[in-house]
Amino acid sequence: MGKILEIYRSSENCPIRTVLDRIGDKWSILVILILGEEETMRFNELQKSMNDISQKMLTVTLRKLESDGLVHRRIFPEIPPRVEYNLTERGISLLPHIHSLSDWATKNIDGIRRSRAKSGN
Amino acid sequence: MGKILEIYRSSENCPIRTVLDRIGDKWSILVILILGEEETMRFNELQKSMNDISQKMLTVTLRKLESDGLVHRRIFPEIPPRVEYNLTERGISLLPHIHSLSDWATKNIDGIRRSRAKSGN
DNA sequence: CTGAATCCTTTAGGATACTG
DNA sequence: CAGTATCCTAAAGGATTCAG
Repeated sequence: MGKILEIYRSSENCPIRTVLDRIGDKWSILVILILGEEETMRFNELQKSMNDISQKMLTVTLRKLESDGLVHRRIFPEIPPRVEYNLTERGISLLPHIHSLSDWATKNIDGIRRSRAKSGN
Repeated sequence: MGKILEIYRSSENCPIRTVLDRIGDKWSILVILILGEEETMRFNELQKSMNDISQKMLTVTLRKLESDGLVHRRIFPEIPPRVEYNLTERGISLLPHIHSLSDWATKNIDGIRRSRAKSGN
């Protein structure tokens, strides 16, 4: 077995597992993609731009992305409050990889759906 | 808002969400990476090559990957039974995208860990 | 050896109400 | 407007037992 797999096997040391544990949730990728297109968005704009995310989950998702240093949160001391979100450099550097995955998904989604249907899924 | 985002917003039509709903679980990526290195493996070999996966979850994971047409399952009619798994062409075509994501994770894991620590995570 | 079936715990996520 | 706090449900995943 290669050295690479020695790393993958340990959930605590494995970079991709450490990262995907966060990004593999229901909303993170979507938030990153949206911020990648729109540059800067307010909390409310983000929520409206996603069909069905709850306010709680948007908050949780943004906090996690922020703590990973992928998203930056800027608070304007105004009333009513105003908070703007944008990708950090690290977040931007992740973007092309998500896009390439997204392209693969778009290309293969029909085949995948056919496979699932055939198997009763 | 761009057309791309119109697609992302709908969880049912969005390819990347449809795909990541499956692949974003705890074990799928790891199985794909391992099969990408080892070509063909038996059920037991796969389980041993992962530190802590339960037998049930390995079965579930492999069934989902199979139903997505990413993994092929070959049964040898022997006693005791023998089942070999390998990536399909579709699975192989996904591999480089996961690797590029994995490379990004490896490069950024230290910074991410520092960010998390700083934020109390 | 490769599972399937069952039960149980943990976690993710949603709904609602409230606040500066 | 941008959250927090609380409660609740659903889904993921683990442990155990059994079977061909």
